[in-house]
Amino acid sequence: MTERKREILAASQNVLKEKGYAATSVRDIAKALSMEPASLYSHFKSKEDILKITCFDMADKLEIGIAEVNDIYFNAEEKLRTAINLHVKVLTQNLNSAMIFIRDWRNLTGKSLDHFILKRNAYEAGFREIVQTGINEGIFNETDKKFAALTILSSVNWIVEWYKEDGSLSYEQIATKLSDFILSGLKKDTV
Amino acid sequence: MTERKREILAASQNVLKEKGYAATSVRDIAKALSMEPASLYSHFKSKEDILKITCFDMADKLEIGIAEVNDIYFNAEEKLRTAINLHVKVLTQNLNSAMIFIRDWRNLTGKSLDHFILKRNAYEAGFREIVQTGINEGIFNETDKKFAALTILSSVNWIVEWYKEDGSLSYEQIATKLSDFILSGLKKDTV
DNA sequence: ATATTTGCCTAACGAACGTTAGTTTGTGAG
DNA sequence: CTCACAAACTAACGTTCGTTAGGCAAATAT
Repeated sequence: MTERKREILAASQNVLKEKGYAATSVRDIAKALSMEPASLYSHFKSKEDILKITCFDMADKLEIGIAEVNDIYFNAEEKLRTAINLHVKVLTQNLNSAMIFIRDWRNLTGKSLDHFILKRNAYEAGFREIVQTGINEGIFNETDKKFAALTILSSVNWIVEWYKEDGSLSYEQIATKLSDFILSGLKKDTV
Repeated sequence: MTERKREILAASQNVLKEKGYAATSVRDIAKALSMEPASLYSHFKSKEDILKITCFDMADKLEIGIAEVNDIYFNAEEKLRTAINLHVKVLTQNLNSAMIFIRDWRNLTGKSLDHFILKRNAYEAGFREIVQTGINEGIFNETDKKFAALTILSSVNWIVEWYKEDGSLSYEQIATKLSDFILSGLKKDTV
C-alpha cells in the first residue's frame, strides 16, 4: 500500500464514519479529497474495496491481540484485562475505522462477508476461551460463557459511540474501568 | 394508524432490519409486500417517514418505561433492575424495530434527527439519575455516572445483535442476568 | 343509487448512483 | 532527453434511486 493510498483510505474512512457506508457516495468521498470520483479508482477497485480493507484491517489488528493473550498470559484475570486493554486500544486509536468496522460490516457481500463472519466468530470464541479459563481456575463464576463473552464485547464495542479523542479519559483509563466493571461481574465473591 | 398501515410498517421493518435503512430501497420493501413501489406512498409520505415512525415509536416506548421507574420505585437497585427489565422487554418484543432504532437513527435528517438526539440524551439521563440515586443511597460505588450509564446501555442495546426469539433465554432471564452482572459492577462489596 | 374514499395500479420523472474508457499531467530514472 | 509510471483528469455509460401524477376498481358512506 502506497503512501498516497493510505492517505486516501484515511480520508475515506473519515467520511464514511459520519453517515455510514451505505449512505455515503463515492462522490462524497471524492469531494472530501478534492478530487474527481473517477480518480479514486486509480487506487481502489470499488467502493466495497474500501469497506473490505477497513473491516479486515481492524479484524486483523484485534485478532493479533487476542491470539497473543491466549498464548502468553496464564492467569485468567490478567488475560481478560490484557484482552480488553488491547481491544480498547485498537478501537480508540483507529476510531474512524472502528466505527465502520462495527457498524458497516453487514454491507460486505459474497465471500468477503462470509470470511468476515468467520473471523468475527473466531474472535468471540477467543473471549469465551478466556472466560472458560477463569472458570477452570475457579476464580470466575460458573456462567453462560456465550452470554458473558457477548456482554463483554458489547460494552467494549460501544465505546466507539461515545469515545472522543479529546475526552477526559485516556484509553487505558477506559480499559481499566471497563475491566474492573466486567471482572466484578465475573469474579466470585471471595474477597 | 390504520390496520393496513401497521401491516405495511411491520413488513417494511422486517426488510429494513436485514440490510439497514440506507442499503434498502423502496423497491425492496415493495417487493416484500408484493406491491408496487408507488403504492407505498398511499400510506407513507416518504422512505424516511418509515424510519422516523420506527425510531420515535421505540424511543417513546422506552421513555415511558424509564419515566415510570424514576417516579415509582424508591430503591436504586430495584429501579435499575426494573429499568433494565423494561428496556430488554421493549427491545426483544420489537426486535425488528429495535435493530433499526439502534443502528439506523443516524439516517434521520433535519429536525427529526435533532429531536431524536434530544430524546436519546434524555433517556440516557434517566439512567444516570438511577446511578446517582444508588450513590446517594450509599449502595453504589462512587463512580463516573456518565461512564456507568453508557456501559449499562451498551450491554443492554447489544442484545439486538444476538437475541433470537427462539433462543433458549427468555427476555426476563436475559434481563436478570444483565442486571446481576451490572449490579455486581456497581454495588459496594458490603456482602 | 350515488358519491366519496381507500388502496393499489401504470408510467415516468429527474437525480444520483457506482463504474469504465481513454487522456493528460507531473515526476523520477536511465 | 526520453521513457515509464503514477495519479489525476474529462466524459459518459447504464442502472437504480426516491418520488409524483393520474387513473381505476372495490369498498364504504350518504
